[in-house]
Amino acid sequence: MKIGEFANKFGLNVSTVRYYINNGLLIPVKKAEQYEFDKNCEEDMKNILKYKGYHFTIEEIQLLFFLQKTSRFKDDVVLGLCSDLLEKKRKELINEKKEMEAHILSLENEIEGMPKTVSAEETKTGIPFSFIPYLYCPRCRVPLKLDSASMAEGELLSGELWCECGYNAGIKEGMILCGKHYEDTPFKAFENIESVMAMVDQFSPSYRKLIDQTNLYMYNQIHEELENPMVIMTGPFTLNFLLAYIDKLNKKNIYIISDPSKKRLEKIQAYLSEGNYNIVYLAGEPKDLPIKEKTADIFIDDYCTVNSLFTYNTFNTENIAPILKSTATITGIFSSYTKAPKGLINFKKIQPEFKPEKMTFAGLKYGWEQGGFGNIDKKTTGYTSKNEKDYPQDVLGEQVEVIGYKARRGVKRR
Amino acid sequence: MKIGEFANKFGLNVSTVRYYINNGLLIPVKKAEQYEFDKNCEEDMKNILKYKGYHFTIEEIQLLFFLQKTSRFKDDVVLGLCSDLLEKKRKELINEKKEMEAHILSLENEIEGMPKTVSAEETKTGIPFSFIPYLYCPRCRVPLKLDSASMAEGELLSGELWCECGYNAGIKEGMILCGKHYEDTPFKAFENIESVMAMVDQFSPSYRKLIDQTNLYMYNQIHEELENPMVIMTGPFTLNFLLAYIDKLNKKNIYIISDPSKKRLEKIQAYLSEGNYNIVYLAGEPKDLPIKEKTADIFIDDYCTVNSLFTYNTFNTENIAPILKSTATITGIFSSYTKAPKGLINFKKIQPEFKPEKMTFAGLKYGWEQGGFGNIDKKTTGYTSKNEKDYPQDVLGEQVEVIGYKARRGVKRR
DNA sequence: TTGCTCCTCACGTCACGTGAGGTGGC
DNA sequence: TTGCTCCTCACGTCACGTGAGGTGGC
Repeated sequence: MKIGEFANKFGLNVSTVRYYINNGLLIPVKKAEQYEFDKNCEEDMKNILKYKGYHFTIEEIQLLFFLQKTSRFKDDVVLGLCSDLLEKKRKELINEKKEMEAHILSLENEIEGMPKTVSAEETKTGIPFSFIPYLYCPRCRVPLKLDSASMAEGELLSGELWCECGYNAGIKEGMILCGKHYEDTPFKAFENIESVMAMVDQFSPSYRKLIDQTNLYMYNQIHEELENPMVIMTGPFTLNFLLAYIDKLNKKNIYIISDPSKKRLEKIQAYLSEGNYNIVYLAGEPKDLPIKEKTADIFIDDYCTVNSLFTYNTFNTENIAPILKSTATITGIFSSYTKAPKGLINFKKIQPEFKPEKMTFAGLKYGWEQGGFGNIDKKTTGYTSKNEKDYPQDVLGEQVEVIGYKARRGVKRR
Repeated sequence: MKIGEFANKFGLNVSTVRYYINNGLLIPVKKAEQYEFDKNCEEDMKNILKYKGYHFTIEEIQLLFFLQKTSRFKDDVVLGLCSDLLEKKRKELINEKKEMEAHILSLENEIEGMPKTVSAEETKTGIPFSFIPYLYCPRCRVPLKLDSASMAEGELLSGELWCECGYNAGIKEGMILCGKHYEDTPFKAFENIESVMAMVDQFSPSYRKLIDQTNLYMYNQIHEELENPMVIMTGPFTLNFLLAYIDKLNKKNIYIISDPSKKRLEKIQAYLSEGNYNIVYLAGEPKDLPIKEKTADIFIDDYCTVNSLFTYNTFNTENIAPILKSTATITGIFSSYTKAPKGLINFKKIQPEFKPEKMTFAGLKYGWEQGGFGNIDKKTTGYTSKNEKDYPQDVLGEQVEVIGYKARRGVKRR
């Protein structure tokens, strides 16, 4: 019998059989440079599988085979060693079995205790009362007036914001709906784009790991400054960062979360509804946000792929910069193709107006510099593997660099 | 809490904790270039250990953590994925448990079925009747006479061999005791030298593996020639080869096994007592063996360390060569130091008369050439690891080359 | 001749462990 | 200052799996 048939007979990979040959567990005879497997080999193979079932290592099986084949227990010392080995494994196996039984029980309890379906309790939170003074007309740069306000526990749930120039915005269910906003995301490239599932469905595990590490980097950039409560502005798609780190940040921070799509914002609102965070949800375009200049202490942004990089096709730095204080810190994550951007070309086929040459880290940096934030530190977290597809539009052999960065006003000192 | 204390708390290696950090399962904050572990890390660590108990891979735990931490099951899709993962593992675990139970049962049966002690049944075999014509006076080169012979089933169990010149040798319990032989091994360097346990106790597993592979090489050198029954002469210490391969060779072969020590021969006799092989046991010195010239078709030898290389301090080729037919094949195994022979120097301390510079493969080759066997093929099976001690007298950093060789009469043709 | 299996050898994988070389706090 | 722990980075380990490049039988 040749190696293919032999491996097949035992449901093994040919390379496994070769491994056993190379380790002296199987001794097929070589005929014309090919191994020939006989009855003895089959017996040996059955014993290998048996001993592997007993959780013996290859080296231990080598020893057992040596003892059994060459000695046939002719020696009391040999017999003793052999039975000691078996006895020891028996005890180990029984212990492993007991542990496994305990784990199964614990696992079954855990499954039992899981919620069968997500409760639809929508404990909407409103606009923090303390933020009202920062609501400014985006055209006239004066405070907005508030009518028909309904409040609960110091939070604004609904009302009408207006300016004498004619600008107005409604507050409904704790969300500010600006003049120009959309019901749904205007740029829909992928199905699950607003869910955390996107990261599970569409990103490779190694890419997710890089994102996690970069989120930690971002947290480290801002956590030192969190002694006093801050106003934190976030770009779209920072949901994953917020969900991971909002509990570690100061409870009294105020978060401004804006997105053109009302539906996306509602999703985020649902995810963040527990925990009683002070969040201002703004449904509106970045160039039209009713916030006073120099309000935010920190800006957090997320330019990972399958999100704003591809869907919004712009950095919006010119709209964000005026809202940031002069002492503000910016930190963010950025994913950038380093090798053969065929994936970007594929993406252009779906989204023809997308300009990959514009959406580079250099482009983002230029944007922040134009906004006055020239003091930029960039840190590469890592590169994705060239043998994995990290995004749906990816091509094998391509590679993505995942970057964390922070920026301040001024020019970087050396 | 710093990393050392944290790892200790969970009974883990620091490198394991680092591995989890690098894979984003633990997120300690960095303070002054050192990780700081808090309550959250402890919770995460408990969950890692829990999930590892459920046999989740690191990548799966990453996914679970991501789903749980960032989503908190806010999504029915996410909740479904999470419970699917747990449910799948539950089924896998239960299957594994069932398999393990079957393996434990089988293992217990195997332990039950093992002999408690080695049966002392000494089914001694005698000298094959057909070999009597080859018993020659080592001095006069004439056939020996036989007196007081007692036979059973065509085998000679006892008797007296003598020559008119005065040479005589006794046959007792199927063994020929030549004029000059020893009760025990004259050169005792190690305790277990005659037992197969020596290979287990004193050789590293990787060295044993090389020996196994070289034994296979030797078998391949001779198995083609085994259509007709042969007379096979073996050097001392070939017991391991014989035990592994005697069943694959022609059942009608006659084996001549000689050793100066009667006790060693008795041990070998006990090991080979099953199987009814035709074996001539000769207790005597190589230069004094009562065998006719040009009798043996094959000579098998074993110059592995912890055996004749060290204990007999000579190759004996000049005594063996005359006994071999002109068409005879020689095959053997030879272990040779390739790096810094401190081990040999150590051995010289125990065995002062030992000459390492003489006991090289070149020396063995020269010996066979002197005996007319100049057609020699050498094949290196492999080298031992420099980080392992292969023999008791070994020193770290040393390396041994394990060689298989075959030889025929004449000079090698190219 | 073609297709299939076979061969060796090098390198990859997973979940760590080990060890070199170096910094920083107590 | 010394000893201890800590850091990163490279490489090792175990039991295979994968893939390149090549040979040989049916």
